[in-house]
Amino acid sequence: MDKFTFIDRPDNQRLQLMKKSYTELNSDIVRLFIDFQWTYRNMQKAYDDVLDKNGLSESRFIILMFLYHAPNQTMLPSVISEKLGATRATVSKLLKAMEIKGWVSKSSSTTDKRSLSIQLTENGNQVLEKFLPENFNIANVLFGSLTSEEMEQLFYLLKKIQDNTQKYTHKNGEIKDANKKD
Amino acid sequence: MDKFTFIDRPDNQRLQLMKKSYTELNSDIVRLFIDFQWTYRNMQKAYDDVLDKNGLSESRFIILMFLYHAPNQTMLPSVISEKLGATRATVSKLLKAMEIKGWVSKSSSTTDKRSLSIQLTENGNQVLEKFLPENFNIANVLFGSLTSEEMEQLFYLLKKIQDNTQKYTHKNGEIKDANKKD
DNA sequence: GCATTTTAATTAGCCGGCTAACTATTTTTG
DNA sequence: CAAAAATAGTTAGCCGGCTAATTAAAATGC
Repeated sequence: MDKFTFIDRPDNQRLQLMKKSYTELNSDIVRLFIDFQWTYRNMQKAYDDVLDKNGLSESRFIILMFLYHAPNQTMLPSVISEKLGATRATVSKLLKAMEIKGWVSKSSSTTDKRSLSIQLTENGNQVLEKFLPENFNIANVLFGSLTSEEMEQLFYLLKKIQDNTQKYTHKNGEIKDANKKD
Repeated sequence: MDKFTFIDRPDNQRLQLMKKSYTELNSDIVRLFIDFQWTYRNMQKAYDDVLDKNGLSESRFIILMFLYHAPNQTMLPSVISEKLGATRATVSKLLKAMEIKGWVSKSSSTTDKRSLSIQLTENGNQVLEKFLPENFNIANVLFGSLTSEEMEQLFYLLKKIQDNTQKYTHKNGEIKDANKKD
C-alpha cells in the first residue's frame, strides 16, 4: 500500500494558498512530513528491488533470519507473528509460500496438537547466505555517505519522531479503551 | 506490504555475531537503516489510522487533493496516475471505489473517446474539508516537537539519503537498460 | 489511406497487509 | 469435572500496490 511514489508533491505556493483556510497548517512541518515519506519510499523501493531479485520479500527475509538465529533453527508460527509484528493469518500465508519454495519445513508439535514447528531448511539457509552480503551492501550504499555525527543526529531525530508517535498512539489507545469500557 | 511493525529488531550483540561472517556489515549503518524503517512505519500507521477514521486511504486523499487544485476540479486518470506515481490499473481501482462512495464523478471526454474526465463532487469536497484540519493536526503532533534547527538538519539528512538512493537507482537502471539492448 | 504502433482505461490475478470466521485443542473457571 | 474462554493455525475476502492481457481509440509511418 505504500509503494506509490507520490511524484507531484505540494509546493510552497500551494501550501500558502491552503494556509489561508487552515490555521493548523504549518508548511515546514507538512513539507518535512511529505519529504520523510518520499525519501523513505524511494529508499524502500530500491531495497525491495534487491530483495525481489533473490525471490524474497522483506517479511520472508526477516522470518528466515528469525529461524537462522533460533535454537535448532526452529520456531512456532505464533512466535514468528509476535516478533514480526504481523497477524497469524499473514504469517500463515507467508510460511505457506516459503514451504512451497522449500525454504522452511513444517512439522506438528509433540506437546501441543494445535501448534506447528517451523524449521529452516538447507535451501533456506543458502538463500540467506546468498542474500546477506547484498543486504549489507545496499545498506552501505544508501546510508554510507553519512558521517558518524550525521548518523548520531539522525538516530536522535528518529527517536524524537518515534517518541511523538508513541505518545499520540498511547493517548489515542487510551481513548479507544475507555470507549470500549462504556 | 509495509504495515508489519518488525517488533523484534536485531540487537548489537546479534549484529556483532554476524559481522564475523559478513565483512560488508557495518552495524551502525544496519541499525540506522532498521531504525529509519521502524520509525517510519510506526509514524505511518498512526497517520493511516487517522485517514481510516475518515474512510480514506492516503492515495484516495491525495487524489482528492489533486482534483481540489485542478482547473474545474477535473483531471484525467492518466494524469492522476502520473502525479501519484502509481500505475493506471491501480488508479482505475481507486477511482472506481471513490465513485461508488460518491466522492468523484466520471464522464467521457468529448475530445478523446478513450479518455475519462474525473471530477470532484460536493461530497468529495466535504470529505476533504472535514479531514484537512485533522491531517495538519496529526502532522503537527508527529513532527511538532522538532526545533527549527532540527527540522533543517532532518531535511538535509533526508536529501543525502535521497541522493544516495537516486545514484544507486540510476546506476542500476542503466545496467538494466544495457541488458535489455542485448 | 491503410497498416502498425501507441495510448487510455479496465479487468484478472498475484502478493502481502488486514479483519472475521472457522475448526481443533488447550486452559481456565465455577 | 464439565462448560466456557482462550489459543493456534487456516481460509475467505477486502484493500491497494504490481504485471499482464484485453478492448477501443488515437497517432504514426510508409
